[in-house]
Amino acid sequence: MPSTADSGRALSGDSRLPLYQRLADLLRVEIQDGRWRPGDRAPSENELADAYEIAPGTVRQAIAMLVDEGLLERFRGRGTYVRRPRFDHSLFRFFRFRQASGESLVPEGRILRRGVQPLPSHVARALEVEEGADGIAMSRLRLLNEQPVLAEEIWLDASLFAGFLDLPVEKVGALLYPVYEATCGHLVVSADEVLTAEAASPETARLLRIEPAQPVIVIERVARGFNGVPLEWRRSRGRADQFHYRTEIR
Amino acid sequence: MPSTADSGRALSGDSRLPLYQRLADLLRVEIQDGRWRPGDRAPSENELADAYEIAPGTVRQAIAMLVDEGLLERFRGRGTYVRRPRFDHSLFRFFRFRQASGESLVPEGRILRRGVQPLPSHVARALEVEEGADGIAMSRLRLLNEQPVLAEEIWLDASLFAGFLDLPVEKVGALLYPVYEATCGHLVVSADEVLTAEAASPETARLLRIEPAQPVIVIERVARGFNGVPLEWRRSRGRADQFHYRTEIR
DNA sequence: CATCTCTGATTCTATAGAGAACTAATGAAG
DNA sequence: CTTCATTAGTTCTCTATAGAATCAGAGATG
Repeated sequence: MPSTADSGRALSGDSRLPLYQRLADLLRVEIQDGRWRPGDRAPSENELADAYEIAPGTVRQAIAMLVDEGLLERFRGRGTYVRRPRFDHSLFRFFRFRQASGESLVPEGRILRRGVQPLPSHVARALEVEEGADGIAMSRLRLLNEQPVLAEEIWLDASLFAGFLDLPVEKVGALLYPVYEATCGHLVVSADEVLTAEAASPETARLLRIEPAQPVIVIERVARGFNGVPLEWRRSRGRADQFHYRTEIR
Repeated sequence: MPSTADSGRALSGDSRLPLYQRLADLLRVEIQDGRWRPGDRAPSENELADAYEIAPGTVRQAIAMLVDEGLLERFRGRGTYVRRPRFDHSLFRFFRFRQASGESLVPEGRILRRGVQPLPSHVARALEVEEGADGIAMSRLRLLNEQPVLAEEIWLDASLFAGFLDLPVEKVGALLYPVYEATCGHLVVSADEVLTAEAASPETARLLRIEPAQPVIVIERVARGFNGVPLEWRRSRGRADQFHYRTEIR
């Protein structure tokens, strides 16, 4: 749990910046460096106001910034908490598989292959490790009602995820990130994704049970932990005819 | 220009809601019904505070809501203005055509065909007019350095856009929405888009100068005016290998 | 055991006001 | 004509305070 801040500590940082900015910067570092962990309760507005000797309204403004950055969550009457990101909804915000609509199902995950190999150079770059370092490679199929919906290629830095190899693949459930946390203590807190499309390779077509050269959606993701450290590189491919992404402009 | 609000008018609406909510609702209606038009300057914070007899801080909170809804824009020292949406950047946030990177060019638009026909039923539904009504159909090619990058199919409600037919197609420039405003007074203020991918039809392949059955990205857009009235339906197709969409999660 | 009531903690709403920072326009000085 | 200083108007920052609304838990009541 985050400790109450020192009493009377002056806010550091560039004094040309407004107070609420400097406070937000300070709290953001607490979260991103993992001293305040997801689920933890933050000090109350009044505690922070007293600790840093600023008005409660100014504290509120700082916290508001972090709330709409998605780092904190406020509950009236209960307190302010460090937000725990939920990734099972992120990717599947995009993919709406044409099943009985409405329900947001999490597809089953089936690991087809897992082993240690040198990281391909583009993955090494994304994970910010030196070329040729060992990685854990996985091939994973995700299914909904026995129908394959996504074919995934996943790479981990072997030096960070040693414990993960001890877990038999049959024990791994539908979601990987909770497993990473349980076996290796690495918590995924953010991710970058890039979406493209391509024609299915024979291999991909076989896995997804479609004709080769049919269009597939490709999503490349780098999942990151505290401080933005890259933890996992992943490329997911799904049938384009089951994909649509809706957006609203201004 | 928006007139200064009546002096001393009490805020209507559900009195269980907070004041700043009710003020925001009221101002939002002004904008969405077109009484405050894009580019107009809104009354100053103090004017609003005086007019509705609430504290300036409360007015600020209401305006803040509308600002991050994208309806208003604040300029310190200058005032608060109704935001004018910029669509030339929206679609091309997605497509990063592999030209000399960096610059955000607006592709040239070339209208290949324009005529009056009954609206297809799915378009009529999207535009919220009765089946069988007349529409203006356009086929349009967008090019960058003489290379075709997007093939567009565009439909308008003929009863709303009569004046648009008088303008010769050669006079229409790279952007359509300013032309709509100039010829018919319809201002596009928001849009919904749905992104999918498919295999190129022979027709699309010919226009984009790619092989048939190569993957293409498809973006369907409904552009709307004040009050959410649908104005234009558009389907744009571009080569998938020149497309990527980047997003960040939490 | 279940239900209600109270209490303390917390966020939320709203007010009032002072000064800082910035902008655009005006007028003076060169 | 150009440049600089002034001024009025505007948003932004920050303080201080009071009460409302909500929540979790403790305790009383049935």
